[in-house]
Amino acid sequence: MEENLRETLLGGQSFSWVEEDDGSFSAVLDGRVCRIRSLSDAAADPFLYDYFDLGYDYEKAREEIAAKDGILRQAVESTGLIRLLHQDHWIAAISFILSQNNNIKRITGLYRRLSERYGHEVEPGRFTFPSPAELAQATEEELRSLGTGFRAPFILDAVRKASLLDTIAPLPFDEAMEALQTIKGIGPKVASCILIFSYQRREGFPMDVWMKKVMREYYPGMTPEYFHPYEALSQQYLFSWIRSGS
DNA sequence: CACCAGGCCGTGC
DNA sequence: GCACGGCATGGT
Repeated sequence: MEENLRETLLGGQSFSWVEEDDGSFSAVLDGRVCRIRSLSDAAADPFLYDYFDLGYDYEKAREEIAAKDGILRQAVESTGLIRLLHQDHWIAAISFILSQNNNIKRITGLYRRLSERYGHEVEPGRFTFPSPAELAQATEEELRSLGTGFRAPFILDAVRKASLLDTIAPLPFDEAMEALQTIKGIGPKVASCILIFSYQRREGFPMDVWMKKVMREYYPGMTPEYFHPYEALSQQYLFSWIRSGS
């Protein structure tokens, strides 16, 4: 099955990537502009190899998910192959704080404006995402003026508690969830996204408005445990499927 | 005008 | 513990 890079990069896991006119994708990561046309471009780059989780067998996981039931088979076959990205903790934390009660297009715009205002330029017009120290220069008023709205104080709380992100990795899943939720603006859904998309915790199952609809309509009375051991990847396939019109 | 978007916070019970 | 209203902004 063919790789669906567009869904992996632009489907709500990350807000770092843009699609170029020539069909390639680019993002400022690791202090430089990364440009990708296909995954073969990433295989020889140690940072991107890890970022795209190339050591994991997504083809096998995809087949096992498809074999689970008819809904998952539809979701998997209509989407192509998608991966779970391994992103930076800080970038993921702020990205998903921005995501609450928001849509992917607007989240991407806010991410870019934060980068342009508080990050630094590595190529003309291309800016890094600001570090905690760089974002610490922001005031709540400035953040609101960029369009972050009620999320502005949450961003500042994350800045103050940024070092917490370095303590999460060794924790059991439930403790990691609780620890992340000590940052304002991080609840269960945002915490699970951060754990999946930057700590590679595949047992996460973010319940946003789309997934509540999936569970209500197709898995009534069931819990994410049903999808074990592919909770996160199953969720991502179902999310893509329902959002594209099921 | 209404309602929605990868929800969460504060309050009240 | 659970239910509820409020919340910035831009799109439909």
